[in-house]
Amino acid sequence: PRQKEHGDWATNLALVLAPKAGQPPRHVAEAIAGAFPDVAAVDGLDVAGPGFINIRLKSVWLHDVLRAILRDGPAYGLRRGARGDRVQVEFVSANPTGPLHVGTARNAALGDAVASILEADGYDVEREYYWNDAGTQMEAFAASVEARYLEHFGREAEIPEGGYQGGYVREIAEAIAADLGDALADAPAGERRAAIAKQAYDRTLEGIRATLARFGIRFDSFLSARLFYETGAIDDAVARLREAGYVYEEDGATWFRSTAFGDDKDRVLIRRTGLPTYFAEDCAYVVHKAARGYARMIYVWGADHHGDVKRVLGAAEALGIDPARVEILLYQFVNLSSGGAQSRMSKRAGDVVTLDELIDEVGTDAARYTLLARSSDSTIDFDIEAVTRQTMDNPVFYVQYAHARIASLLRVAGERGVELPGWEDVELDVLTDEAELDLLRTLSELPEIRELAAATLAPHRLAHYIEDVAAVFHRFYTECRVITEDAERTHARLWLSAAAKQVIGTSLRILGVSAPESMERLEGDDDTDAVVGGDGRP
RNA sequence: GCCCUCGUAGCUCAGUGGAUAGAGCAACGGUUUCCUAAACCGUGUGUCGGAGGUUCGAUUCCUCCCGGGGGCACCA
Repeated sequence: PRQKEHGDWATNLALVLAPKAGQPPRHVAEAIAGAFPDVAAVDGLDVAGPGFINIRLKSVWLHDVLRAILRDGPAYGLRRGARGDRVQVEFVSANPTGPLHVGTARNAALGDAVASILEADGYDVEREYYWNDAGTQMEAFAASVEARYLEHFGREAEIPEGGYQGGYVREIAEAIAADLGDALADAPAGERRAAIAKQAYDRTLEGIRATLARFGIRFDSFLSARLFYETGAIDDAVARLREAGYVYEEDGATWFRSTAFGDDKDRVLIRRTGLPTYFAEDCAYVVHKAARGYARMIYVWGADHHGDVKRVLGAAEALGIDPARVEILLYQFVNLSSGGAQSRMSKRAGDVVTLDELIDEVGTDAARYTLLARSSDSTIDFDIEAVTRQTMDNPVFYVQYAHARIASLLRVAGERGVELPGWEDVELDVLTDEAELDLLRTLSELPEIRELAAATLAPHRLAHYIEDVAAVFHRFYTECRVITEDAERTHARLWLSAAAKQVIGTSLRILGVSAPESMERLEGDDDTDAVVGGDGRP
């Protein structure tokens, strides 16, 4: 027999007796006793099908689970202390050439949730944003803003080939014009470009930081790519690769032999022009990360970067860094449409749906939850209008409502003067209804879910799990009246509810979604103006 | 052409070497003297894209094919 994958808190064990399926129940029971000598107490046992047996463990196990949740609170299910390793999660890292858009929203939500899950798993996590502010894209951006600035003052100017056409470029230019006037319009070209580049850069950074704050994301560090140029780190990295024997010169450029690591072709490190490529920055960056001593270095990349994986892992190995320390989490794109019309997500092309606009439409909670509720391997394909229209159908509200409902329940108990003994002293044997046991069983799955989510860097596991918890709680709430004349039962059910609140609340916070203490009732049938209480977000 | 990823209910998506493959939305019906009805209960549909293979057992692993998305720069 094999035990289905379950942790110590397992309450339903499914046994598979494959080779000899037709054994009589008595024989099966003996087999179980032999296989699980530690499991002395078995509430029920039935033969579910050929070779399959369900065992229900004594509810006393479930009571231990409840007590563990109440004792450990948010930490329940964590491997505290077992893993003190430092982990860096590098995410967002969008070029400061415009506002964050919906594609980077997925990166932001995913990276932050993964970081939180690992924190919850006992790691020492640092969140980093890499500003790629040294490349040709920045120059093109500056040139574009400059052109709009000149246009504003009636000068002849055109956005260069490959420049940025988005409306926000004009907004930035207008803002610069409003603050500085036309002083730069007649300045020498080089001076003007430098001044405008700095202005445009600073304003974009400020905007991105503001958007991230609105989205509930805080980074521990922002690292500028300029650092690598100023310290010679890129040259050092190339030199180390050369020493290792993976560098050669061809066609006037300097190449990394990434084919030695399974890449399709070798990659240029230093261009014919003498300028390093972005990949060379990557090499310097991975050295920088490794030198800071992270046990795990996690990159969060969009699917368009999947082709870069082998070269970066190869470079790490060539640089003497164990590639097992480097993990690259890829996520598929978010395809946006609005009323059926596709929206493009290229900053250069313009026509962008920004993260700020998304937050305006659906709010941070719904946006983050929606972006996290699906596997990162799966393309998210939604119509903005539909998401807005279905806001009240979003599972995030279902889960938040369960949390608010429990909070309300506990408040009412307090108002009615219910005197609650400590959870250690509560008589839990009164929890015997199927709805109560269901809730206990579901709550007991938390450690397993967290472990799985952490091991696979998959926040959506947690999202689906708390939908289950919410559903089971709602059923329990409907079927079992909590506050009654029966003091013993009231106490047990209140503590059970408190545990459910703990599990939901902690999980929501890991996902970066607020866990409201109250949600206002909906007025009438209008589904467009609902108000979420607690954090007061519309 | 090569590489990555997805294809599961009308729609949006979970699941994954084991049991009768699940949830939300959408449809229809029911539930509130009572702790928040944003809730609960009931009614159902699946060639798990297709074909082979491995296995006692495949939706899950392998191969091929078809279809969607993304890559294959001296861009980032």
